[in-house]
Amino acid sequence: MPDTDRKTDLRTRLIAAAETEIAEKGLMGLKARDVTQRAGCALGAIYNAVADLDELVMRVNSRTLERMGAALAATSGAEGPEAVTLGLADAYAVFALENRRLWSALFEHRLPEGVDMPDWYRQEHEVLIARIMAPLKSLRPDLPDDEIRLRARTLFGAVHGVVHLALQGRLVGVPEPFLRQEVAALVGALVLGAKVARTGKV
Amino acid sequence: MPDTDRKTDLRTRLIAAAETEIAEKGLMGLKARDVTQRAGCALGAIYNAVADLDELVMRVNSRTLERMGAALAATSGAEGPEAVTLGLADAYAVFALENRRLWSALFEHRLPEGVDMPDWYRQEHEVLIARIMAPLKSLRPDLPDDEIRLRARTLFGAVHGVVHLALQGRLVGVPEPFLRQEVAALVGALVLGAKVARTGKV
DNA sequence: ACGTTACTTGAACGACGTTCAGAAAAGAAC
DNA sequence: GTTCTTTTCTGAACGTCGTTCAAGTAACGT
Repeated sequence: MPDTDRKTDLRTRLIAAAETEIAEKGLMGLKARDVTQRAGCALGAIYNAVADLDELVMRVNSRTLERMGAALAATSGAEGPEAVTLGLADAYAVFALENRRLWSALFEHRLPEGVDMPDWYRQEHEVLIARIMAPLKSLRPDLPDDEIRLRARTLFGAVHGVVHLALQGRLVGVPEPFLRQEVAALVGALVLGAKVARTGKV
Repeated sequence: MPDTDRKTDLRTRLIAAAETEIAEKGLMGLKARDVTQRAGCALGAIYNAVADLDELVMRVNSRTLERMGAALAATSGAEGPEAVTLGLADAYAVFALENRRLWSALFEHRLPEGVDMPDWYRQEHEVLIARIMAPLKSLRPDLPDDEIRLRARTLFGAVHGVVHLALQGRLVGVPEPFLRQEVAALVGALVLGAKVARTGKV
């Protein structure tokens, strides 16, 4: 297959179009007809580039995850595990605030029941966990890696939950202006908890 | 309006039908035609009982919230604020595990952008927060109510986030068998953090 | 019994994601 | 350049969905 760029080109254009559509109208506002019009191709062309709209969303989410990873990496002015963990959580909150709709799409998107995420998609999420594991490992060098991973997931879940609730003002939302300081308080308490659990003192 | 029961009856039947539909097939599997068939009425009858499908979902969610409130209330074998808080979080995790789809519907449901939740719906959520505020208030009697409410929301968000991630195995999920103990660890650390912040020692 | 109001019905509508037969373009072979 | 083959592209058409509405039916007041 020589000219493989044409197919890839259209794919790239479609993903970019879907990305700006989601950024402007939210995941629910993403329509096949709008995306193809923005990408400058026919309606059916989607299904040459990609299996269906779900995959298109996952490609967009993949890009968002990549940008988020870069944003988290940019915080590594490391002055100790507590500060690193706090920095990661804060960067997560800031990224969510600055990329509301694309960030929301990461979690609002659901594939039909029964079918589960492709591996390439799942793996991209593991990178996030690895980044959290590192500082936790220095906080709790006594724990095995499996348990560190579990704690990293819990920490991520907790921070994500607070940010998630704040950003949609829905249910019981943390008021947005306080979000960063609440995240900081949350992470501070968790890090403190980890230290006390190991050393037995504050 | 004399015979107001007929209208209410249909409403009740529709909400019940929608509830079992969601419990069986998930929120995404809820279809107007299936609900009306199960409720034994015509397709258009939905719009006599309720404004649209979104309201029907909110009515179901309202019932779920009520049941969750009852489940949380059933844990009040109070032996101190730490135990109460832990009991609430654990009951939340257990309720989510035992009511997966209905619990998921509480958070997966989104109304179209711009329109926001009716007040009767929003208020039902505040009850949850009030329940969390009580034990926090005894842990930190030095804080004003506003700040207690903020902490309660953060605590709720954190616990919810961990449970949410675990239950859909999606992204980075806490393995389900460990969920309850991870929630316990999370709440333990947060409660410890609260105590240390006030007393200055462990 | 009749008129009026309220409810109920299901065919029809428009929007959506997806498909597919045919058109168009690109590549290979001469 | 011409022809044949293969790949890509197109947009009308299909099935499903939530929602509407004119027509039908039941309930109530007098």
